[in-house]
Amino acid sequence: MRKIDPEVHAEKRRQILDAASICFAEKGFEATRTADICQKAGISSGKLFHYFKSKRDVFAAIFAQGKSEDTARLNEASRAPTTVAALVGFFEEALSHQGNPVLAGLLFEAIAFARRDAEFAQALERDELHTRDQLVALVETAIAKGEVAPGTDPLQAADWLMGLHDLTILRAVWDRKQAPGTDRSMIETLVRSILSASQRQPGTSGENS
Amino acid sequence: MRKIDPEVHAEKRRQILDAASICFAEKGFEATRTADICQKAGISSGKLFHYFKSKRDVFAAIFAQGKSEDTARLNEASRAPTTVAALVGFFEEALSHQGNPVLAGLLFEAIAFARRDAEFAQALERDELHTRDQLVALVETAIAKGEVAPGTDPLQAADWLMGLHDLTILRAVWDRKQAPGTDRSMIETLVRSILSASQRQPGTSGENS
DNA sequence: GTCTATATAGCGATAGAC
DNA sequence: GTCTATCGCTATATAGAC
Repeated sequence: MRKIDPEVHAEKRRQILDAASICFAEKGFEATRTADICQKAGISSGKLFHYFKSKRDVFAAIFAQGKSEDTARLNEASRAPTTVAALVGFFEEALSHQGNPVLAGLLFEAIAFARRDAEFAQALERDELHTRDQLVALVETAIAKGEVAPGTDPLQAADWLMGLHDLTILRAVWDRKQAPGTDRSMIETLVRSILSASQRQPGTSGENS
Repeated sequence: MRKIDPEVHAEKRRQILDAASICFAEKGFEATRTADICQKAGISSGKLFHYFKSKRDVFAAIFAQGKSEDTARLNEASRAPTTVAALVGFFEEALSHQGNPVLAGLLFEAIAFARRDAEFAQALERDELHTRDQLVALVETAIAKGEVAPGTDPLQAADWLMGLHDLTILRAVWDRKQAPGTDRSMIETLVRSILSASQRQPGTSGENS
């Protein structure tokens, strides 16, 4: 005989967010109508605006539910015996996300939305910087272990590794033409190339902020 | 005493498209108001709809004005003495586009729009396939010249090279964190890595489609 | 707490004067 | 050919019944 079960409330919220995720991933923020979300969630308009104060609020809530699994996976990698191999594994994992159109679509639309909403952009960037810092730490570990050359610039390596990560996931959004068979070995080659090419160069500006 | 100068007409069209390009690149298709375009172009609403039948029409016209300069640049590359070096040069050129927010933004919004408009998506894909075919031909030339290994799969290499190209331009859209000093050498390393890693593998499925 | 009905506002596109 | 005024529509968000 409880008054308002907080679990029921959270569950309902999640249910709405799941429906909204699919809509936003497919059609983007502005093209998605709140009516679309309500229909997919099987609720009425009034209910949606009871749980969320605006459409923007729904969108933001999808991404606010915390740290992505990337964080956990990269933490695992930091404890692996061979750091570089664990790093390669992390990127190969990203390949499997390619098959998930909702996840890839959401990531794309998040970037699109961030271009128009400064507050959201800031939150997104905070997450990205966190991931980058984890990568920097991993590269430093690999250097300490002697797995990669001592002159490697961890920041530059991390930047390009993040680029590779984005590319791997996002290409699924606008292009399905990748040969799936040989991708894993290509990913491994590229990860290792980025690591070995990120040399701190004495003449050039290896350090900038 | 000419009736309607076709050049004046074309010039006016271009003027509208230039203004529209900036708006679309900044805010995307749906968030851009026709009023925004009119204001930026210094015209009235009636005029816009005299030259274009709809907002979608304006957007499509921006990209319909033909083959990108990429086509011409890749054609040049096919006549260069060292094919691989020319290829590297093509990708280094893409780095300079990074500084052009309108170009990068337009490319991003084109992809976003293509996700919702099948006809536009088809046109965009046609252009992409053309670029990819050019890259395939270049890789084949390089193989014939003995610049890259004979067992290289031109299609796989071209796919990943296009990915690198997209990444180079699009990262400017959501991320400004790349270390500019050492990018050129990184690009070269990655181009060469992709070429050498695209080996037709006997066991795995090197050919699909 | 939930749903139905609707207020409000802003957009794309047009009609018609000049 | 161009501009002004405005129509018709659709979408978000709310108010009030149950």
